[in-house]
Amino acid sequence: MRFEVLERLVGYHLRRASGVFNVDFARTLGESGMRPVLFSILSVIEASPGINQGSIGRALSIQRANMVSLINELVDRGLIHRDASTDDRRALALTLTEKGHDAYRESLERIQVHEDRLLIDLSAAERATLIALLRRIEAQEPLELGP
Amino acid sequence: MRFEVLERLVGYHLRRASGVFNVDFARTLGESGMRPVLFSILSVIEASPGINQGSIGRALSIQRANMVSLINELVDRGLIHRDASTDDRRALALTLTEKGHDAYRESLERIQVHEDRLLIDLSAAERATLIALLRRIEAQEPLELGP
DNA sequence: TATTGTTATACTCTATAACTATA
DNA sequence: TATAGTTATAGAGTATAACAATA
Repeated sequence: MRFEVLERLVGYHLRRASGVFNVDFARTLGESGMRPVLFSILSVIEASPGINQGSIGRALSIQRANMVSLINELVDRGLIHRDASTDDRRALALTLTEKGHDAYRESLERIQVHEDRLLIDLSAAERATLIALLRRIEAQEPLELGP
Repeated sequence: MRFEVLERLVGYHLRRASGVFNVDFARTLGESGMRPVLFSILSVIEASPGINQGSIGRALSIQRANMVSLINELVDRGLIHRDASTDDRRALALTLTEKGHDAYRESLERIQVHEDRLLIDLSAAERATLIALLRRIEAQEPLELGP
C-alpha cells in the first residue's frame, strides 16, 4: 500500500524516520533513564562547562520554561551541579558531576550502537549527505506569527 | 557555538529538522486545526476509501488505541464518515465527506507552500535524495524488547 | 527595558493494559 | 485464538503567559 501524496512530503518522512529513531533510542537506552533531550543537554554542558540554562535552551531550541524541569531532573539524578554564577547573579552555572561524566560517556557508547543499527544500510558518505541536508533544513527560519 | 558530538548524530539532526517542520506546519496550518497526523490519516482515506482504522494505523505506525480519538476528531469536524463495514461487522469503513475532500485539498496546497519554504535551499535532486535516505531509515526494524 | 530562572497550565503524541464484539 | 475497535491511563515533548530578581 503506497500513498503517493504523503510519500512526496519531506515533513512526513522526517516524522516517520524520527519516530523510528525515538523508538529504538528508548529501547536501547530507556532502562538507564536517558532520553534524547537529556543527552543533548549533557552534551552541551560537557562541551561548555559553566554554561547557563538559557544558553543551552537557545543552542538546542528548548524554551526557558521547559528547561527548568529538565535541569531539575539532571540535578536530582546527580548528573550535573547547579551553582551560582560568579558574574551574573541571575544565572546558574551548570557543570557535569563525576557521575554525569560517566553517564554521558556510557550513553554516547550506546547511542553509537543505536545509530549504527539504524544506519546499517547507509554508507559513511550517505550519512554525511543526510546530515548536511538536515542541517540546511534546521537553518531555516519558521514562518513568523503575526502580532 | 558548535557541539561536535551532537553534530555527528543523525538522530539529533532528525529531531531538530523535524522540530522545524512541526513549528512551521503549525504556523502555516494551525489556524485551520489541521495537524500532521490528521492530514496523514485524511490522505490515506482519500487514497483508499472504505479503509478501516486498523489498516490506517498499520500504514502510518499509529497504534489502535491512539487511532480512536484521532478518528473521533475527524468525524466530529465533519471531515470523514464512519460507516459499518459490509463484510466485517467488527470493522468501520471510513470515507471522506465533501468537507473532508475540501479540507484535504486546501491543506495539501498549504503544505506544499510550507514544504517549499523550508526546502528553498534544496534542489529537486537533493529533496529526492533526502526522501530516499529517510525511507531507508523508516524501513529499519527497531530493537525488539525482551519478553 | 531586557534577561534569567521560575511557576502554572494546556495540548499533543505516544505507550501499555485490559475490555467487547466479532472472525 | 486472533482481530477491530474501545476505554483508561500515564509519560513525555512542547507551547504560552505571567512573575520576581537582577542586569
